Amino acid sequence: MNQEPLQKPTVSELEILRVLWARGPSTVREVHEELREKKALGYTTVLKLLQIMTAKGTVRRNEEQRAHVYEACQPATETKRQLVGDVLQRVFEGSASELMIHALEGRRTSKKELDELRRLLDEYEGRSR
Amino acid sequence: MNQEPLQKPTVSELEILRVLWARGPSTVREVHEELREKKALGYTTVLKLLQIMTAKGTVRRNEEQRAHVYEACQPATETKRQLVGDVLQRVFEGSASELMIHALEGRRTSKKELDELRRLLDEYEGRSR
DNA sequence: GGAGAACTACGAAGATTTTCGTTGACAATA
DNA sequence: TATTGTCAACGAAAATCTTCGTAGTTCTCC
Repeated sequence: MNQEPLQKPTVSELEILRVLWARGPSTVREVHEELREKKALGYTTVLKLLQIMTAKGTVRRNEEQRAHVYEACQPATETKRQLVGDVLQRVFEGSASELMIHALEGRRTSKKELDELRRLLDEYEGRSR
Repeated sequence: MNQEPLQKPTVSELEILRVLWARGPSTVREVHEELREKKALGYTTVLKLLQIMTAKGTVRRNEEQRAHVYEACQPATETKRQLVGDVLQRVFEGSASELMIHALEGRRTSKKELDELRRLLDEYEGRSR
């Protein structure tokens, strides 16, 4: 019933994952309070989502306490890679440069970030050789 | 009824947009034949999608011929920017470097593409000053 | 001018996602 | 221990997205 790691999170699921990534293992209440700052959402909505995600194997939970504690199964990095990889394929036919062009366009990017990007390229090149 | 440019295309709609971007203005039949190479899809499914997209203002059509000719309203670049911008916000909190890291990870990127990426950064920096 | 092919329009079934209300269990406390 | 608050489970409504069948129109060509 539990398929392996890959099941792309839906939009709502991602919102929850982001909270779990930022906070670490959390109860429904904690996730709910965090999310509520951005968006009106009922408590049971968050609970249901977490239950669905548990069924899908996206998160797991510790039931030792009455308030179950949820955490992501995959490290954030893995899921992010998957999400960006998906866009890379579906929108840019796998071209990282194309992705980059459109990510930079229509957006102010600081000198600092540009330097950081250059550093990444150097690092990547050094590593993969 | 027609909202302004912004209405994020769904997954299926994007598939169709990609065909329109590649082929330019096309009839339902043309889009269908093109898509069919990748995926089994009924003719009327494509037609329906295009009708929905017309209603949303994603595409417009020329009805002069019996077989209407559809084309994207927005240039590909605009829609791509929107799509990547969406991921940038929802997944990476707006950080282009984070996006980049995960785009490069778990993927072989050629020297050529890395150089192209550097060129893009220089170009962007030059332009935005 | 009638048969068949090519099209559009429409409605609707199915699948997936999002959102909650209700119920019943458990816990803290007055 | 009766009341009130917290929690998980469940079912299901509502919203979206995907897919296609059917019907009716127009065109082609024998």
